[in-house]
Amino acid sequence: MHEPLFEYIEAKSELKLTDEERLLIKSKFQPKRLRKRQYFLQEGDVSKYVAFIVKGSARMFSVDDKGHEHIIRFGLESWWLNDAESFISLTPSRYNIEMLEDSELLIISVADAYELRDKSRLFDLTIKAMDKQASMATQRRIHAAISMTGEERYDELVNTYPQFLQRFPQNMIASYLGLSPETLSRIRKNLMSK
Amino acid sequence: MHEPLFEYIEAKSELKLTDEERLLIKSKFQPKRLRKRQYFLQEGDVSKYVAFIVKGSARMFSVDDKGHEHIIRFGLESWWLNDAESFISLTPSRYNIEMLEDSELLIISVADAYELRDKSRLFDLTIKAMDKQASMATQRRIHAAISMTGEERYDELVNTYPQFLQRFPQNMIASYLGLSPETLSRIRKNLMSK
DNA sequence: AAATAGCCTTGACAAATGTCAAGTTGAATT
DNA sequence: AATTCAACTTGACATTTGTCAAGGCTATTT
Repeated sequence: MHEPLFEYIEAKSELKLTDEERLLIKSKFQPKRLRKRQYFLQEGDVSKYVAFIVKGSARMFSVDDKGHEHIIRFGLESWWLNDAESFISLTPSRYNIEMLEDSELLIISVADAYELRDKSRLFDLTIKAMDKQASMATQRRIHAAISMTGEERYDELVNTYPQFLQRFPQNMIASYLGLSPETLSRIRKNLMSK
Repeated sequence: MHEPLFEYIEAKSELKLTDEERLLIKSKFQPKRLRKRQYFLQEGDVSKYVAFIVKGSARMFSVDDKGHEHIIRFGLESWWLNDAESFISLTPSRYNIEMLEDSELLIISVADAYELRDKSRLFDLTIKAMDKQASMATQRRIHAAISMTGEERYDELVNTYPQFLQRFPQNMIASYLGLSPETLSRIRKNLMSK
């Protein structure tokens, strides 16, 4: 069950885990199964756990005054799930995290995550590498959001995350891009004839 | 000259620097003055340095096909300047970083930054705290960009970064919000009569 | 003091995107 | 097999935002 996490850590840190470290990490990460449509986090709750996705997928989204949902980000195998804002500041979350497929997660508490970073250099290096990757990705996304048209943002998504098209329905892709489902449908129709 | 950086590190890490650490940090961070309109980073260059802003302000922006500029982010006193994407992957930057006022910076190279994180626990803690803060801020910004109208995004900016209105011209605020200067002007006019 | 350049505003119009309603399709459920 | 439901598409129209052009204000430069 924990094997994918070990592989992830060794890949990110570019180092090999010792048996001792494996045991330590295993003792902190607890397996959890969630079925499709179950919630990992609900709006108003405090995000006390981070989850590593072993298998499955999820979306993090907000709901606005008009009841419309806006997808902040998706999660897939070997990605992490949590609301950074709530997790870090321990305040109630404005977001929901819902599984989109039957999923297997490995979850760790806030306190244990800090402790593990202190105790395991490899884990600390892994989180640093993940932070870097995340900051690059979010910078790109902000750039796309403020400077590109809907069509350009869709183009970039097709090139950057082609898996999304296989795993997520089109109306959710639209929400992720900040577009209505109708507009994305028309953009795709338009691209066909090019 | 390095005092604001020391204060920043002690505030973020919630620990006191030893004289030894101060000397180490001082030896790695090199003072640099840039005047208004000078560039800290130009599109196509590789971002090899990070800068801590002691005094002054800056903007990071891209230029699109039509010659329009899009401001990804601003920098003010005790903020950091660099292109995460270029700095981390050592690839040519798509962005420019231009000083908006005469400024005093403390700059550190990629290699020295990694070395310093290894050698100084306080510095490492500081960067972790900064990463956390940055991930919260970018998550909020993405949420705003994909789910709010121009007026709502301006409202949020007024509440979150009121300093921006004092330090940066309105056309740059518009660019930061992903709006044309004309649209922001009309949004403000509209808000006046409410 | 005059000239210049940057910034902001406004109007008229164009383009992009959203909203609402209807209809289709295909998968999931009964 | 029939039913239900979710996802996608399309048309008509509304709203938001962008574009272009002009004019005014202010600070800086000459």
